[in-house]
Amino acid sequence: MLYAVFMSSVLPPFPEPPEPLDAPQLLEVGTAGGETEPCLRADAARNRARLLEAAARLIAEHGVAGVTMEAVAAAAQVGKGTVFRRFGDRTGLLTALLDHSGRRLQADFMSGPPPLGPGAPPLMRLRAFGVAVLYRSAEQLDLQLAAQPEPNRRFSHPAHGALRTHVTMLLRQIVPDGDCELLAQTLLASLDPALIHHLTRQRGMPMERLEAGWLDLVARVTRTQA
Amino acid sequence: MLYAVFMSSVLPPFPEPPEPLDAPQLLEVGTAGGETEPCLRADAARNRARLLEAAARLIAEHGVAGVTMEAVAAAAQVGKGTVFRRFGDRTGLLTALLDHSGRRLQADFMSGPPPLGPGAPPLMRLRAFGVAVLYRSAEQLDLQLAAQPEPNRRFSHPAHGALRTHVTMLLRQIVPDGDCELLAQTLLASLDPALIHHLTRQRGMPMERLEAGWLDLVARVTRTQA
DNA sequence: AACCTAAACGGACCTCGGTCCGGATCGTTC
DNA sequence: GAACGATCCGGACCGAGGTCCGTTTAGGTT
Repeated sequence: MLYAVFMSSVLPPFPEPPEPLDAPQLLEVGTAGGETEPCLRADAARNRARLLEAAARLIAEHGVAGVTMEAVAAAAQVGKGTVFRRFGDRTGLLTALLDHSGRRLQADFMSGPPPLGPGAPPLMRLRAFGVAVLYRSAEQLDLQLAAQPEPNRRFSHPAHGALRTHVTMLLRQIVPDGDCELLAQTLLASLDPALIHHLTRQRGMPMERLEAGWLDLVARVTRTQA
Repeated sequence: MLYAVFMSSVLPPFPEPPEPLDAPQLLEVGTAGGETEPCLRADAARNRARLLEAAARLIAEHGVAGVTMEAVAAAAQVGKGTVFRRFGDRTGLLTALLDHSGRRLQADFMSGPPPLGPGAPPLMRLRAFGVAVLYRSAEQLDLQLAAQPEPNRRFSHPAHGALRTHVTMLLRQIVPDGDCELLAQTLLASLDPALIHHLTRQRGMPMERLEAGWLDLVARVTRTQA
């Protein structure tokens, strides 16, 4: 499959893990002139796009394992240092590839239509949220797995933070008493791509079972009925 | 701290991840002569012990990060190839260091005294189990984190399998209806060392809160009272 | 005791992620 | 349009994990 991601890639993605280098990107984007959106130098932006495109192509051709930093650099006709300057490390690059769907998911549950977005009762939103995450992860499993940073940073990643905040917020509306932060972490842990991978590919559970499992789990945790 | 681990290390540990090489270890141990316990050649066993000892020393001196395969080999006055032959990879070595406490925990909940071991009601055992795992992980957090294999193998590891089986078994007694396998995975996920690390060290939650969180989670999942 | 084979050993070698810094570029300023 | 400084680029370089294969040795056999 082709991760049609790099199209939106001229604009910087997520906060994107602590830009590794000394604070670059200080110019303003010209079109509107008002936003404080950090912007890259023209050549940098061009290279960024080319790198993402190259990475996506490599994935399509050789799988995630084929995405070597040097290979990506070569495919984009760019120096290796440039890749690291732009994305920090391999995880950063892979994460940038996931950025598109990540942002869409985030937009969906923050301001999209019910049952995912606001408007539906919290419990329903929570149910829908898990299912959405589940299927999104299932689609891009390999990439999700490969993009997983070393254990330390896994949870501090901004994307994870957004999900956590959202789930916590929903939980607070459903079970005002109770340690919602902790419960949120637990719920999210049960949607961990690595776990999904294990359950589906190694233990052969069908997605329907995982989905049912999520609904059941939510019911139990919120002490509502299944 | 010193991981007093390598004392029992002349005997092979856990099933230990798929011994990487072509099936070695075919001799029988001399004392009893009856068991099918795989046994290493004398020199191999000696080197194994020396490697574990060296690794433990390195950890004590320079932290987990100081445990380089080459450093361990050098400290044990052994070739690098030997380290890999014996432990497969870095993860294998680190896992072997955890083996001692892992086995003890396993023995505790499989045949130890209540409330962890058999004899206590399942619900109580489950509660105790989580608390035990929690504190064990907290003690050896660094090592646990470093020993975490790439996402794929995390759940297929035999040690994890043992825990999973146990929790599943307890759950079946408590909530006979319900997808106990899935619930078990979820419960275990909430005890993941990486998560504990994040909650305690990065978000500053005290262990008491995690402990309370576990008890609450168990109560909710089993639909019993807190 | 000599012999023989499976197993273990060692360290050169490869790959890949990540760092560094001299030199090229962009975009601004005057 | 020329000068200038911040930013970026490139690729040599490093360290660590992991592989390979020729050599050595344990330990059973005759």
